[in-house]
Amino acid sequence: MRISELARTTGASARSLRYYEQLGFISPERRSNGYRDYDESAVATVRTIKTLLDLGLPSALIEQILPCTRGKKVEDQCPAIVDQVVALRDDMDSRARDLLRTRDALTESLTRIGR
DNA sequence: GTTCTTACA
DNA sequence: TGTAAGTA
Repeated sequence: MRISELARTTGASARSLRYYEQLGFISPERRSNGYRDYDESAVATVRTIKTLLDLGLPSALIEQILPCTRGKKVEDQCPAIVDQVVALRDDMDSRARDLLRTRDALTESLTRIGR
């Protein structure tokens, strides 16, 4: 299928689809006229990409996860992925604490000037 | 008319 | 990411 159709069925813009290709997430064939030609599997792949991106996973990690999404459980095919997700979660925790600390310091300062 | 690449906001 | 420009 052409890019507009894949865009319609996945909800991703044609712009994003080309970007995903740049990142190496998808590799569509090319028609004689130069148009990209996506196979049915691209639909599922793009949906996975969108989901992972929404979850905030870095593209570098998504790149490693995609090849493991063929079967059912990613953790069965690529155990190493789990460790990276745990690391990501812990990092999020760390950043959240820092943000909270900064927010409290800000509130403290603001309180002193009556705001 | 649709898509492509490149580039700018 | 969206959009504009100039093509094929």
